[in-house]
Amino acid sequence: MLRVSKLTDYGTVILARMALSPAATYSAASLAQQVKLPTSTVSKLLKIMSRSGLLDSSRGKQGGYTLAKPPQDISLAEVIEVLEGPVGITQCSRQSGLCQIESHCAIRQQWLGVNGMIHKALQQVSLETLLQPSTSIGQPASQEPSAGMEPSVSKEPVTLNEYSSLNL
Amino acid sequence: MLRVSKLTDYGTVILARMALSPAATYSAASLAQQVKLPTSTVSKLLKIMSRSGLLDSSRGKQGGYTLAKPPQDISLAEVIEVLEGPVGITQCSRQSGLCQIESHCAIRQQWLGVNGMIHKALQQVSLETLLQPSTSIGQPASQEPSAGMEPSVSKEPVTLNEYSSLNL
DNA sequence: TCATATAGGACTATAATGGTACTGTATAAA
DNA sequence: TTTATACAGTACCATTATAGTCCTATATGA
Repeated sequence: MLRVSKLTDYGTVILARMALSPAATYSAASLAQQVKLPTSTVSKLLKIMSRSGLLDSSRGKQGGYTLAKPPQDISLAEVIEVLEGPVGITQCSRQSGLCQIESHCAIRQQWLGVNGMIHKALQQVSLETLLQPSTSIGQPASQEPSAGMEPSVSKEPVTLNEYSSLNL
Repeated sequence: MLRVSKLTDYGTVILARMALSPAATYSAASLAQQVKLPTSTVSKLLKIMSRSGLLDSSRGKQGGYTLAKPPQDISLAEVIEVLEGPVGITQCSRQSGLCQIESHCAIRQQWLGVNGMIHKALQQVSLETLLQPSTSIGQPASQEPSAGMEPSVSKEPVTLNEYSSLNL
């Protein structure tokens, strides 16, 4: 139904919490307490994200998890891919050969294009972006951006408000 | 897993087929044959889309389904909403009160913003857009009249290629 | 050593999805 | 009026995906 899984959602909540102190080490238990989710669930997510390189981990006393990269370098696209596989708006966007009508589908390529658009959008929202207090997405920005401008990619922090002015 | 359901996908395939002759009336059986999908499945989809106003229907001999609006006025967002409910990238984007941490979630508003971005993107892709032969979203244009899956591009009015230049 | 904390699976219950079948109703044409 | 056609509505079930939990193993610092 065109949505990320609840666990992915939780994953972003956890990462956003960690991004508040990007260099700190967090145990699964303490994080669970902070985001008010069951420890078992938080632990499961942390393990997956650690395994895939999004987090560093250390065992034993004083152990825990740390962001492997600065918050501005971790995108929603990356988190989603780690927790639920490649972003694919249609089945054939993720893997070809599964859909029975793929070979004569008139609009597969166009769906792939839509997929690319969404993926690109998710790539440009970072953990840092998530923590911005701005909320007025979808409302016209005060300043009209120049048409066809190239957005800053991961170099400059981009707020969601800026996206709302991109006419998408 | 951030994807539309297979049935939604099929729905767009059916609608795109109908959009080739926007004023024509199609029976479920004939459409099923044309898009090479089971009649029962196609019929199910047509009924849903008809009930929700996307299609007009008539019974009896010579009956069938017709697009209720011109192809350029039917967007992917509309089709998705008809077939799987409101676009909600997170659970709380569709309906509030379901997520246990909603009340103290630090990033809910930002997810709502992402949701709005995606929704807006889907609103701007119409059936007409889907039928454009352009395919290489996010890639440089090239011209090719191939029948295969190689990217081909035209300079038609509103193509997905143009979206790919919208910085999303 | 021992308490702590992660690593890696296994497991179960629930929900969503995909696909099909069946009964009912309206309509055009013979 | 009869009949074949085609949509309307809904129920059903098999499969898959998701969410959540639990258990054992391993590493580490005090």
